[in-house]
Amino acid sequence: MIAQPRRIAHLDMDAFYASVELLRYPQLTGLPVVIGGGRRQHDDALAAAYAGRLAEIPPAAFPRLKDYVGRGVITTATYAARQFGVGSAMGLMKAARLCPEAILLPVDFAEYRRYSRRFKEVILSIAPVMEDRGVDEVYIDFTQVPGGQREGGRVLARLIQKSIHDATGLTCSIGVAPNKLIAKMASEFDKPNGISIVQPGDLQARIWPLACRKINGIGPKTNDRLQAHGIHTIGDLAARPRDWLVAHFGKASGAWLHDAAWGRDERPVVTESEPVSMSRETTFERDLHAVSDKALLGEIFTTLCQQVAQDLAAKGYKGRTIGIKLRYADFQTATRDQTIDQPTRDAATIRRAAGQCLKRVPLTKRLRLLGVRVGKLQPDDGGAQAGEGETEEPLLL
DNA sequence: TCTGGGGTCCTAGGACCC
DNA sequence: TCTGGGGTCCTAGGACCC
Repeated sequence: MIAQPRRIAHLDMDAFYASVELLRYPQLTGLPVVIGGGRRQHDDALAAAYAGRLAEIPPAAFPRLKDYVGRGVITTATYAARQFGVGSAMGLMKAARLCPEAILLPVDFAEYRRYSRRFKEVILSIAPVMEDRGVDEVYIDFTQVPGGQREGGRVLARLIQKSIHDATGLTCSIGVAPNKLIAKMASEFDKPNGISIVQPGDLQARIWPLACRKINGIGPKTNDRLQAHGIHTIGDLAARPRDWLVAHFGKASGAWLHDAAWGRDERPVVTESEPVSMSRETTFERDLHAVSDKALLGEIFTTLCQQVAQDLAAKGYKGRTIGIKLRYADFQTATRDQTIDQPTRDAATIRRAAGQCLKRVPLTKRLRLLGVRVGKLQPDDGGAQAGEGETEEPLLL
């Protein structure tokens, strides 16, 4: 049997959250819509008034971005909204100035997760080697799939695209390439609803002209450092000797940058993985102070511990490292953690350890966020947890 | 007008052990 | 009295991603 060349696909759902919302509210198709922020009274009132007839809500009745007050960011914007310059991770208040009339819908993760499961089931029924990369993205190994090599993967990509659309009404974009790194870039070449095939020989013509930032793993910081050296495109990066990159970016990072620029990536498509940590965090509606808002902070803290405990129980894990995260009003972040002897998933035990962590961090500045994390996870056998059932400790805050 | 929430991985120093 | 290397675990921060 002849070894097949590796063919890896990256599939990215198009404007996923927004597209799922448009299935519920088809009357908003073509309008600027952004998804972000939490559910508010207005949203609930509207949904209640039109229960079971969501598609009949007149577009004019939807809340607008300009009416939003509070903290939050855009998670997704429809293509019509992107025309106004608004996009993912932008603050809602800033977006409101760019496109005040855009419709603002609250994030409904439960619904997106349902669609996520559905499109992934479709993929798995066609190509079984799939790596989950979040709600709206996967890598798929086409190499051994019957027909996976035809037209460089285009035939199989088309089949998957059509099958997902038939099952969900949603569109996606797919890139197929010799490895994950290039496939990830390729899936962006023809968005939305596109397919891009990249062959090994296409590196110079199709990859090198791209900005370094397009490489998955090069973020704003590394990009700035590269720019400072006059490296703007992936071609610029490829032109630097490996030794030079190692000298300026360190042994591991330098070598990785060089490999990435030359399109080298041997990472396998990983079908299963164990979680490393679970956490819950919340940004307050207003900045809180450890002294004057002590009671409120204590309540929030306890709730976060309970939520993490619930998450651990639901997924069947326990963990040994308990940590907190806080973000001050000036956006500075501090973390503290503590490793305990016995792994736990018990809310009171988590609360106690996290409370100890809180004592080790300065609490003079106002806070905007508090988080609780449990790490060093291991599968939970289901037995009783350390501390479980004991009476709750008095609030430490 | 500031900037969500849930993650992973890497680095680097110190403790501690052999 | 001076001086070794590993190796592993823990902790804090930071970069990055979806």
